[in-house]
Amino acid sequence: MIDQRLLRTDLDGLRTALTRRARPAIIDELEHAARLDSRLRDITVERDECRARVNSISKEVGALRRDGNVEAAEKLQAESRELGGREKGLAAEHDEVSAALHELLLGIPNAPHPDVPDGASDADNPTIVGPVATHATYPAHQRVPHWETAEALGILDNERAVKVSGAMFTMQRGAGATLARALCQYGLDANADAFEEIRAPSLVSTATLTATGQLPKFADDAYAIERDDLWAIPTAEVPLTSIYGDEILDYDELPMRFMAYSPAYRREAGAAGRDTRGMLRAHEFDKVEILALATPEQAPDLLVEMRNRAERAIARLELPYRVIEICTGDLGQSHHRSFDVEVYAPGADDWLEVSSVSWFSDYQARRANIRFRRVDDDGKPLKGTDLVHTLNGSALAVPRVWAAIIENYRNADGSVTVPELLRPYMRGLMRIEPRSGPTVEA
RNA sequence: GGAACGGUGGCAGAGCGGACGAAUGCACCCGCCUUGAAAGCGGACGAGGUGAAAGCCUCCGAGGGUUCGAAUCCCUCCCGUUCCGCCA
Repeated sequence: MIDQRLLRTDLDGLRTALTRRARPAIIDELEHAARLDSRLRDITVERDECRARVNSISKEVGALRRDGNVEAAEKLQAESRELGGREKGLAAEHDEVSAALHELLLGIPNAPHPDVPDGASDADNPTIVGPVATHATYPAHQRVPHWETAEALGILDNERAVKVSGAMFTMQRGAGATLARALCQYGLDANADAFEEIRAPSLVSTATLTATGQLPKFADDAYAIERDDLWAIPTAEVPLTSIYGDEILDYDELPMRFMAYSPAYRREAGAAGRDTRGMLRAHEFDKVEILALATPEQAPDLLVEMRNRAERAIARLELPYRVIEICTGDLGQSHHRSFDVEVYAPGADDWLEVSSVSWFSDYQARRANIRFRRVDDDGKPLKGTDLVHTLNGSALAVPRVWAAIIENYRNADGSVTVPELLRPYMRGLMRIEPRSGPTVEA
């Protein structure tokens, strides 16, 4: 959520920043919010004056009754009753305007960081790092889509996944299942030097899903368990961000760093019929997420560090990749600045997004109410609190890396070499051969 | 799922219709004392909104109600603890 105070202290600045997102409707909402805020303030002042009067009368009544002056007390009570009626009306109006404003504010996206490049859509995202791989540079035996290779090897059985759960669910078998789990373990191990591992709930409350920005605007993208008022998480970012919700952190605890493996559930409401084959897009997938709570001063360096970690995880698997920066027109609702890591899949002939690392400034922290207390030069806590900044990124998104490995490591005979780094996680398996069943090398 | 008891400041815990944003203890912070520390003594000590400031307003799980006035009384909901049931 954007800072409500800015609506009156720096509306022009907000307007300028949000205009860069290239969506005029946002500006209309912003102007509307500013008008509501101004009205709310007038009503609040009037209501509070009313309340102050009632409070002071009540004190007087108490004093008068103790002194036995019943007559004077009753006279004041009558006045207070009248004021009370007026207060009630004003309070109702206040609540109404306040709720409308809050609703509006929840839908207004974060302001992009000044360094975010301008652009209208994902076509304008500049490439920061990486070669330009082309289909033609790959030998024919690598230009086979992973779903064909994997099905032939018996390690992917989406047909039966569909039987069990429906379209856009996947199922890995044998070495394919082991590979998926190995990638999780690899992703965690690669970040264990600096991040605390968390095993968080995968079902969360409405408040928790609102804190990170998925609700209320993107309710259609999430799986809801209505009977129990719970939601299936679309990423571990959701529970991790809210761990310290409604808390005030000590300065020297920051930055706090967490990592988690979790399943991720997405309805993919707008994507029906897209990427339906193989492992490119599914309603449920595994992911390792890294996340930090930081001071505003720490955030920029952390963004770089986390981006490097995401990049290195792919680089060490020796997969062709590139890093792109997300331009203003493609920046997510809650994002202040973002980078994506994409891996090249020669079979699908496509760049697959395998990580998105983002800085949210205080946008999520305001919704989740995560604050910290600054300290002076001697380390003494100062009065007042500030909102933390949140950052997170996928350390490793399993299915697309899985797909990229199957395609990039495919041999001419149709087998797939296991990347060396992953062998310890796969009981030493060096090659996935066309057979299902046990995955221990003879 | 059934029953009982609870939800108050960083923690523990009083308060049960008026002087309560809230006793007291612990923790934390600032002084004094001390070579240093501990102990002791004195002081400060929740968060948010609004205002130049004084001040004013809000918050005792959430929402409603009663009252001139609610942490305190009533209703609804949520959450927790314990016991029983069930269960990996």
